[in-house]
Amino acid sequence: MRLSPLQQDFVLHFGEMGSRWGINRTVGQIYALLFLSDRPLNADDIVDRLGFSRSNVSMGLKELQAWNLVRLKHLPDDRRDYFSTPDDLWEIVRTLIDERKKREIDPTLSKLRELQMQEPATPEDRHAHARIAELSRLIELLTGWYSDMNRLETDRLVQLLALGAKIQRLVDKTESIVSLPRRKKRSAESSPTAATSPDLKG
Amino acid sequence: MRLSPLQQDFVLHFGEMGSRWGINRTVGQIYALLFLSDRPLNADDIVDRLGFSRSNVSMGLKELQAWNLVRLKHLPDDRRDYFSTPDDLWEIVRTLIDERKKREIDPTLSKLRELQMQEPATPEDRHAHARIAELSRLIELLTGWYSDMNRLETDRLVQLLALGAKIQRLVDKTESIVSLPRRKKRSAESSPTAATSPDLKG
DNA sequence: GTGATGTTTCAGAAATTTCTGAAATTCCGG
DNA sequence: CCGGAATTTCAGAAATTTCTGAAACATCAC
Repeated sequence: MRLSPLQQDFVLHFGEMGSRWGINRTVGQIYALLFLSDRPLNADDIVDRLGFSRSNVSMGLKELQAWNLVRLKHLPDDRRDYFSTPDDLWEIVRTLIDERKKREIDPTLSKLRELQMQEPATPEDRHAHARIAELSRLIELLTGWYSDMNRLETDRLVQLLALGAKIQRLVDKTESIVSLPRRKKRSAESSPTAATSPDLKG
Repeated sequence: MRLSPLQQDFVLHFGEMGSRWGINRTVGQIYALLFLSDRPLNADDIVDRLGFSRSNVSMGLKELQAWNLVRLKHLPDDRRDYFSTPDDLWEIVRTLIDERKKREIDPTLSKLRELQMQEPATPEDRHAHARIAELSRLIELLTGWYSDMNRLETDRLVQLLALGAKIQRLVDKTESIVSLPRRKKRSAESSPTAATSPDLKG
């Protein structure tokens, strides 16, 4: 690996973390390299710098493309494929979350919906059925909120994030003015998504 | 596997998804079983229902405990360990996010901070250094927001989630009334993503 | 067409992770 | 102490994933 200590350290870390992030070491390192690079790199550049086999790099790039995490570019008078990561980090965060949601949440949500079609037979099943329904509702609330947030422009998003919990005060204040109905503490039984509004659906 | 079709389907799905969630199939299935169960189960119950080896179940339970995802219980006149998942799904979501953050984000954040100590030598390194700093700031914003949200009571949290993007309107309104200082971006301080970049081609 | 250049596929090798059975350990009541 | 029930550990087997080199494929300039 022929990289500056800074880059090498970063690249190796991303490799290590790769497995926790659901990608493999190679892919993590390739991504890290592209992320730091100040210009697009082609497959052979990557082979040179990381020392993987050509085919492994090819596979890795393919996987990164499947994740929408890299951009394919072409330079004039050069027909090799060059790759880069978006300059805008927020774009990266958005794709990352989108793709993870797609792979890790959506399949489960549809499975849960499917399972709710089954009528529970035994008392044990009745409990399981209720549990599944509750989980399903919860995930719907979360993904609905996410898709809502995802529609905001980045500036607005940053604004909200920076507010943090202070946002709560705004809600309270507005509540006291407009007097929105405020639910009582007894929330254990009532479904956590009782207040879902129509446009929240995914 | 001796389970009702409903439970079996759910358990198998969680097993499949396990790998995407960074746990293995066994662990996923054990968790799913406990999640659906209307009473705590001991290791042998799990062996009976899922057909894994005793030691595998033991390992799986240990991992689930490391993730804080199961509760250890004891029944009177029985010294076996019984396990269950919290009744409150929000508690589950919170631990899930906490633990994933701990494993997937925190180590990277400290690595990034560490790397920022290094002074960049080459021009290439200068770019890498800037990129790392930017990433670091972004993650700090996100984790800061998260820890803020995490402090809210569940009721409040649900309230905010249900509001979704409508929250933005509140912010705008309050801004226009109270005239909160809306920052102009002139220093590097203003926003971690202030570095607006030229549009990227497809 | 041909040759030069670049990319992808794929079967098997290498590495890693998961799973098991047997042995070791812990815990408890006498 | 002992006996026995419950749990954990651990070395190796089994399964899965990752990685490689060689061959196949694609595209372009001539």
